[in-house]
Amino acid sequence: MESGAKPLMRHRPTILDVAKQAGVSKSTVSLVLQGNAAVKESTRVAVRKAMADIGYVYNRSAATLRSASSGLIGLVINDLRNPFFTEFAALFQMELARHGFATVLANSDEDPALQVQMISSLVEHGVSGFIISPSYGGDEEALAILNAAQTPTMQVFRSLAGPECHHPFIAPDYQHGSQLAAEHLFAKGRKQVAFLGGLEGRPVTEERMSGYLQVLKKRGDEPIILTGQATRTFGKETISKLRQDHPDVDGVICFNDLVALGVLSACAEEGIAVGADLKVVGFDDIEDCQDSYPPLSSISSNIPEFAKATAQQILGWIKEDEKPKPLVRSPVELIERASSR
Amino acid sequence: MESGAKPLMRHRPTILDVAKQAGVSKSTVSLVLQGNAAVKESTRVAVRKAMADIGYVYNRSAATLRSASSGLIGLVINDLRNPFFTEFAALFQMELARHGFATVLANSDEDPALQVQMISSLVEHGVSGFIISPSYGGDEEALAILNAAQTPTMQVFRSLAGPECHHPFIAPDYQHGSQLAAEHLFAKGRKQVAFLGGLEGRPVTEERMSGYLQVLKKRGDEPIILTGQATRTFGKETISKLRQDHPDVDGVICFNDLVALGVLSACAEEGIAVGADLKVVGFDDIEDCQDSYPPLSSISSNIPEFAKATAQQILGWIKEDEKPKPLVRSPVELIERASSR
DNA sequence: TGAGTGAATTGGAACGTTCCAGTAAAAACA
DNA sequence: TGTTTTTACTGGAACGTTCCAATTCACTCA
Repeated sequence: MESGAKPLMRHRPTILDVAKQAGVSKSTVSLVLQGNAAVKESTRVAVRKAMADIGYVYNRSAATLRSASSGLIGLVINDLRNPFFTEFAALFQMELARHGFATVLANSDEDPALQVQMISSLVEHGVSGFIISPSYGGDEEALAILNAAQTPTMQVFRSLAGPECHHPFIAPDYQHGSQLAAEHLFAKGRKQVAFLGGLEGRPVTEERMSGYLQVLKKRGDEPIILTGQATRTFGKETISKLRQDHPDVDGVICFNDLVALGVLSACAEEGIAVGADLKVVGFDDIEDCQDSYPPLSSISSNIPEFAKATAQQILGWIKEDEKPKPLVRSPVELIERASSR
Repeated sequence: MESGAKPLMRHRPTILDVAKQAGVSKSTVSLVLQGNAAVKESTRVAVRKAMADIGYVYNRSAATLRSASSGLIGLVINDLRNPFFTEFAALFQMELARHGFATVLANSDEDPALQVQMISSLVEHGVSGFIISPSYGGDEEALAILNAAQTPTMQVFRSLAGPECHHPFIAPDYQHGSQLAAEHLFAKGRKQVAFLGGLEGRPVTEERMSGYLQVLKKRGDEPIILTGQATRTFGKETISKLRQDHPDVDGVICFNDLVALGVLSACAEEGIAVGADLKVVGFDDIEDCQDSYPPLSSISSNIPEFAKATAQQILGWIKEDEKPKPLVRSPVELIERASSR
């Protein structure tokens, strides 16, 4: 029972309103929205103008429902508080935005149960693709959901384990990285090099250790390894224990930069001259490495490139249906700074 | 013209399939999904079982289209690489997830143009709420979009400027923070205290400076201020300049922890004894403060509490239509560590 | 027994897009 | 000139939910 013309409309304008305003059909408006080339330039302009005039906002939910593609990518990260992952997340998000995709972020916080919850939620939201750096544990359940969703899924940095896991995996060549680090330290005249940090038994730890082990084996040396949490605190607390048990250690490779920065800070405290008495190399080359004292040598995975490559691969998969290679190892590089010079 | 029963269905199951399986109507299934109390326990169980049996996945796009509520919250952050913001983002995301909301993340990277693009994209996705820590500049355009969207919007840490800006603003009490820092340093016997870092003319800088200025004024001292980027590098490069121009400075308040950590690292390099020769206090109390050398005193905004409070306020606004107070200053606290002890 | 009540369930109409098959007009060709 | 091809556009039917008004059913009570 609408009485007369209402100057103010109650609902958000839809393509129907735009169509009326521009004097075309809703289908034409839809074509304009999709950038279809079959639309004459003049009508395209008219439609765009009509949109601007009435303040039209595209409703993606409707589009998603109809077209079954959401323009959303789910990013599940095991530890968002680690600057390494944050940097990746930020760069990845920006690269996606450049291609018109939005990023839904989820921090699984190393908790498998939370991880399952996050993945389910993202599936419900109809994400067009998944990037996941998994938390360890509960792999089967996570995989079951991911497989059922039939959504393009890529694993980064870490990989879920299981016979049902066919999702492409892209990660820096950690093994080569630790090999570089070990060779570098010995080239600098080190006699005894230890490896510090990383939880035992985890794939990443194994990989980051393997290059080191390889080099030591070739030299006929006994490896010195102290595993543990990949945190600053671990690095800080463990260095004295290391020096006590192995007083001749003059070189350290750390599982990641956080551990290495912890070591640096402990050395500053105890008056150990990093770079001279003890040379230190970290892993990941996070921003802090440049400004620590002394600046920290690190194995860089070139995160900007890595993030960009990952974004392009998932987009290629989604848009052109080009499934990425099952396993890619991206190159790493030793960034030499004062801590090992 | 379906011929016989198909054992495998081509499409994802919908509530209709669930309804058939459970022997109820789609409406009942919908009620179960919404947790409506009017559904008998026995049917609720039956429906849940049917869902599990056929592998039903909720389609939020459809729900969003119909109900105009997406369960998505947009989080727009000016600099995701700053660990302070990252910590907030991670905690905020987890708190939301606990209430069934997903977080769409966008890094505006201090770029107003990017910020506008991000906000538009989020509006299209129908986010039910916005949390924004704005990049400076281009405020009018961003505000225009936000206002047009009529979506609950809260500003955190920073605020957009403009007569059209009525969005609630919640931020730590920075002024009180710098006052605490200044009082603390003088209580520790400091004679000359300087303020370091923060871009000139920005509201956050003004606020983080004002408590310091206030204390100096009361003492009748001349303020010593060096503004600039809020980065480690700035802190590192500026400390020597400061000591040169003002050799008697024995206390420093830094715009944020990054600047302070830069200072610490420069002091380590130059052999200045932090804690004795020079006492340093930072701002934000990021995780790194605990493990730096020496551990860094800092003004804590209690980010876990802050993130939780923000999440609850935006949810309250969305669910119960309780608009938060226009301006909230959350309490801050001085965390005293060795750098000022 | 019949009316009245409340609890539990239901079918149909939305929501705003995209997709599809089709049409009208213009252009190209024989 | 008539036929085909091409170009630009169109109307209706989906997509999978939620919402609403309506209906059924089992009770209670006079």
